[in-house]
Amino acid sequence: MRFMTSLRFIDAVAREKSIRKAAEKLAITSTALNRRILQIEDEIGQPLFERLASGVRLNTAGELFVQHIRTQTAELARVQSQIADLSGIRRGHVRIASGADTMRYFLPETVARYRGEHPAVTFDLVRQSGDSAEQALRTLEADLALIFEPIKSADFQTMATARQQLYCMMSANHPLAKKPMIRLRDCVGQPAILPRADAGLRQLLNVGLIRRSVELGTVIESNSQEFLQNYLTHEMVISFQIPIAMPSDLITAPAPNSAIVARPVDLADVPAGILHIGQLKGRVLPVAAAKFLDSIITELGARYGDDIDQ
Amino acid sequence: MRFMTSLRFIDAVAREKSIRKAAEKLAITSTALNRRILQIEDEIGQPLFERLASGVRLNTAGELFVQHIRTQTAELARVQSQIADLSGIRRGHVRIASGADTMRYFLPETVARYRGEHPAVTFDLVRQSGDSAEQALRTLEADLALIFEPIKSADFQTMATARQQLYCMMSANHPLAKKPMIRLRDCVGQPAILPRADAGLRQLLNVGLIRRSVELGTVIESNSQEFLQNYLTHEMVISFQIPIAMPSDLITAPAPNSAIVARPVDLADVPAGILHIGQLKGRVLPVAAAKFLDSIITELGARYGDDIDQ
DNA sequence: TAATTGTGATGCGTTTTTTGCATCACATGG
DNA sequence: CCATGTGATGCAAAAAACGCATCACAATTA
Repeated sequence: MRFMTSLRFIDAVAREKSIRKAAEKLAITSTALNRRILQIEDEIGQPLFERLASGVRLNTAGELFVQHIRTQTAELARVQSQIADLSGIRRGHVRIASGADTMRYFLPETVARYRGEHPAVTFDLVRQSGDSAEQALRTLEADLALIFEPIKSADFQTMATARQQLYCMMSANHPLAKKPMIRLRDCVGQPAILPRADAGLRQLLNVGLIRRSVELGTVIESNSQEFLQNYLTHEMVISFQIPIAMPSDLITAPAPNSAIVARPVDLADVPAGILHIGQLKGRVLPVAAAKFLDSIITELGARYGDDIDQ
Repeated sequence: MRFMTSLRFIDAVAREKSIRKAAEKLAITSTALNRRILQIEDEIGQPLFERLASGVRLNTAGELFVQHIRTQTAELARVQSQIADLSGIRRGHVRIASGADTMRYFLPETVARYRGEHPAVTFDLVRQSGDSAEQALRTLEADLALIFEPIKSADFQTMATARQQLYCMMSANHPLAKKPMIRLRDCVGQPAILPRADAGLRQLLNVGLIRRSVELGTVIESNSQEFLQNYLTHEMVISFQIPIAMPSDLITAPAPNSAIVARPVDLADVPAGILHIGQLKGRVLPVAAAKFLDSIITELGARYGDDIDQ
């Protein structure tokens, strides 16, 4: 969209806080970019940026204007998506911000199914913490966010939730693997590998540990889900996970000789956590994103049935 | 705003339903305008206009896009107004659609007072019927509308109302002028001059006339308020009016030798009509317009006190 | 304190885009 | 069947945007 160029440029400068850096990202010279900004400021009648020695920073007017740019950009995308939908084949682009939990199996499967029906829809999947996922909704960099506990912003509009019971993961020959249900007191002093403190799962677990006065022998912290899961086969340690981050059949139909097993943690010790699927409050999503949200809800319903709320 | 040019052009073509006509209004050649439209259509990926022998017409995609353009334009105006407000002096432009009733005394006085405080705010005052005033809100050609009965559109958001009792107007030496309060039966067969059927006042009066089975001797219909009022001094006829369309002191402090007098019509015969002040539902008004709305409400409160609702 | 580095602004020639004229192709109404 | 109006298009001129080189200024570094 040609007419959005200047606005896009201003947004980029606001994000980079530097004309030269933004120019590089936009693949133009800083001169050209600088001129566009001066021109817009001239048309507005007052500056949008403060000029510092280290770059630029939005002033109050700039904050207002950039907010306007972002909502208009999102609105334009929505209208384009709506127009494209008129021609029968759905087109569009869906941008999702999510924690790692859903990136392993759930989103790949759900996105693949959706793209099977609508190949002209493209996706951006950005893995980030809950806080920054909420932030991405707010700056309109993302259409949808999937966040596992907790929701902090009042701007987050929950469109669906799924209760997720905590599971204890371990090697199949770990002593605890014999129990069908894990109590936290079983885990006292057990060597454990855990996600880092910013993960919702960790916070959920901490509440239970404190309540039951249980301390784990935390040997490793990592924000890599792959590491946490694959390490279980190398050392006799326990880890924790929620169902949506496990292979679909690990709980329902575990392979008889699976190297790793999952055992539910008693809900009396750790209550089920909530996976929130939502968007920016008050926003009207593009067709493609709105329909993909439907797909997510359908998929969650098929998997977790009664544990879903809309 | 340079970056709005193409969008403004498309809006103009949509309104004129002709590229050449729109080009003339925009003071460019039809070729240049045609090219801009082709370019936007190319970027959108599909046409926005149907080409007819007699000009162009929006197709479905075009309707969607033009709606977007209009809301975007209004939003931009709002943001600009907000930014201008930062610098202390209020700037902006307020566009009002209203019937003739308020154009006589109320709006001139209210606008003048507001401009006395904020000289940098400019105004558009378009006199039009209630229906087209609502339409003007919908196409975002107007920020505020003042409509005296009835409101038809669900998109109209009433921000304030003022009850307006019907008054009978006549020459000071008219027989009915002796009565302090007029009953409709007093008017049977009286020669009367009335506003045309599309005016809210006329509809209000008609209801009372039918209810009381009274027929007036309607000698003149006109949509010119000036005519209706000035004619009273030339022939012994009655007319009807609401307070807001009269000089401020005609009721409260009539000049002893005034040529024209106003007498209230009994509320049992004709209930008070409602003057609605409102905007397009869901819209966020520019600062200047929002504050002027406050002025209107304040002014109505000062004049009609308890008859105001917000 | 002086040199260096990084920032946004600006003059000027070049490139790209936009515009206007002339004209075409087509549909409609007399 | 012609006259009139419509939007589309080739081409040259005008306007706008761009990139290079450079300036002025501030912060950091030696």
